[in-house]
Amino acid sequence: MKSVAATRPIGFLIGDLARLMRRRFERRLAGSDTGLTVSEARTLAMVEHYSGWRQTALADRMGIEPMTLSGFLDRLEAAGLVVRKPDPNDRRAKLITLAPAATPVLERIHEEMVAIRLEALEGFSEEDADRLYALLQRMHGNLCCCGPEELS
Amino acid sequence: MKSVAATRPIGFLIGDLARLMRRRFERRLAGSDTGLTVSEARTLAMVEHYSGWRQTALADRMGIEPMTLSGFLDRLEAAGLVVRKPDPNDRRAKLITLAPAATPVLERIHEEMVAIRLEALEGFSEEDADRLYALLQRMHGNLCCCGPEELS
DNA sequence: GGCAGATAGTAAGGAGATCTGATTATATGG
DNA sequence: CCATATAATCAGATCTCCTTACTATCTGCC
Repeated sequence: MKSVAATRPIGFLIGDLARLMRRRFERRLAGSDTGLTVSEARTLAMVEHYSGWRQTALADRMGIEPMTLSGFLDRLEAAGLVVRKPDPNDRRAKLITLAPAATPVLERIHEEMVAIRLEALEGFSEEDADRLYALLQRMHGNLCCCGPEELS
Repeated sequence: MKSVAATRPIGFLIGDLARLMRRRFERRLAGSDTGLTVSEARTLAMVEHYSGWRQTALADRMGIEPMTLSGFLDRLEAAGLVVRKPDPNDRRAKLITLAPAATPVLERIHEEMVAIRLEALEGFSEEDADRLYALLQRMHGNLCCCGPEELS
């Protein structure tokens, strides 16, 4: 477990890939007329998947701070794509759901995501893709919690 | 090649991983007294590897715009970690090399990179790590050039 | 019931990475 | 020797994300 590290650090490789994919996704979103940024699109897709969750839970699931999510939701709500409704059980909390106008936008987003996936995994067998995916998720599991918070 | 896409888009997974690793690397760099940001550290590591290259070539290799690199080099040069010397064959160009002061800083950077790699790949066999690395690099090859520049 | 402390959301502000477009100096081909 | 291309940089913008502090509300305990 050292041969690989010498070639190019895994963190930089992942960072490069993220930059490349983000760039493509940005251009595609600009090409569609969604008017969304990458993170807004991601947020919308998360709201679709976790409809009715409160913001804190959603932010946690997304791995970002509640305040960061709040900004994205502000813009999505202003665009009429999501709705914040008060939690009947807790007046502090708001439950996030999709607005009807989100449907066609999400369709475009899904199309673009599929396209990028095809580009990124071109030439991959289904097994390769599955293996890659499994390895990435293991890595995510290693990193997502229990972070180095004792550093501060 | 569709089962995986339904779970979580590969682009967002890569983006999440990049965010997680960047965060850890940031904290570690702050913990060391390098005073560098993640991108500056990456730039320094690239200069180490591609010593004597001109900025355009370096930016190209790093997958960023020359102007972006220029900013990082400004700060690294101000910190006395790299040197810009004029290319004797082309007075427009500058060749980037390490300054002597970079040596201990690079050592710290390498240590932190190794630590992050260990965290990220904890529990991975060497074969898994190699496989992951190979798959990621294939993906990088698919994306790094021939991008969707016809979109604009 | 009523307060102490936790929790949900947000306002304010900032840092970092990255881009685009314009500018200057230099090189190079015809 | 000029037209065009290239190397680096200036100016300015966007996007993502964070920290800190504040308000409203909830919950457990006396």
